[in-house]
Amino acid sequence: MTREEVAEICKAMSDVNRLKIIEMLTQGEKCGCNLLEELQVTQPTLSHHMRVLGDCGLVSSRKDGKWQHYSINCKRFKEFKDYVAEITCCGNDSKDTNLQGCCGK
Amino acid sequence: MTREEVAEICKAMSDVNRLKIIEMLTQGEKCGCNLLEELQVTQPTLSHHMRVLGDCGLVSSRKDGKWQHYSINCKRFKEFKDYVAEITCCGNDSKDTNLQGCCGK
DNA sequence: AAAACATATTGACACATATCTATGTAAGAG
DNA sequence: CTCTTACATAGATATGTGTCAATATGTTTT
Repeated sequence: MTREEVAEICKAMSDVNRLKIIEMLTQGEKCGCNLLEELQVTQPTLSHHMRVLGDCGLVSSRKDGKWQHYSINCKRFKEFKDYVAEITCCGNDSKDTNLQGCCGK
Repeated sequence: MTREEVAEICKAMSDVNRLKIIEMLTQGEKCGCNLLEELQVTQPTLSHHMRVLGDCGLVSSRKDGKWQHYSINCKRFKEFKDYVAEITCCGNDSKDTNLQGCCGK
């Protein structure tokens, strides 16, 4: 995963409503109308957010009649997690308390 | 960590230059002038980026004479990782190939 | 066919942001 | 004290973004 892709994913995750959507999809596939019930936005705004989440690859969609079902793309998400996991402070030898829970120190 | 804080961190990580800075800090503490050498931006622009990274808590700084030393705040970063780690597709029972590397399936 | 429902698209607007130039501040070197 | 170096701040500008109202598209129901 390139740095540009990571940046795009982070941008998609930088909105509170989209984070809420991602959290809801953690519980399983949901259609737009289900998501809309839980968010204080209009339908076009939700549609915009789903496009952003889809464009960066975090969310997949499946059409079923008039419903659009959304789910987390776990493979893509794992690639993102792998990038994040490599960010540590292990090269840092400062003496403060930043190191808790990191690098085995 | 609140959803708002996660969104703020993601926004900070949604810029390619800032991601590059974070990657550099993974190798250890660095001063602004070191970072400036590796980026194609002016000094005020770097200063702006360091402020964004500091405001969301991802990066700590330490002043030493005329130098400002930056390092990753590992404690804060771990909180972010913990949030990201909880996002899965485990509640998803779709039959596609999204599940690779996730949920032990 | 007509009505109702789920979703997408368009256009507008207020606000945020990445970047630069110019300038200020603070610390060390001569 | 003056000059240089490292960094921050202010102001300007172009571009991006979250939101909504209005409208369009496609699907199911009546």
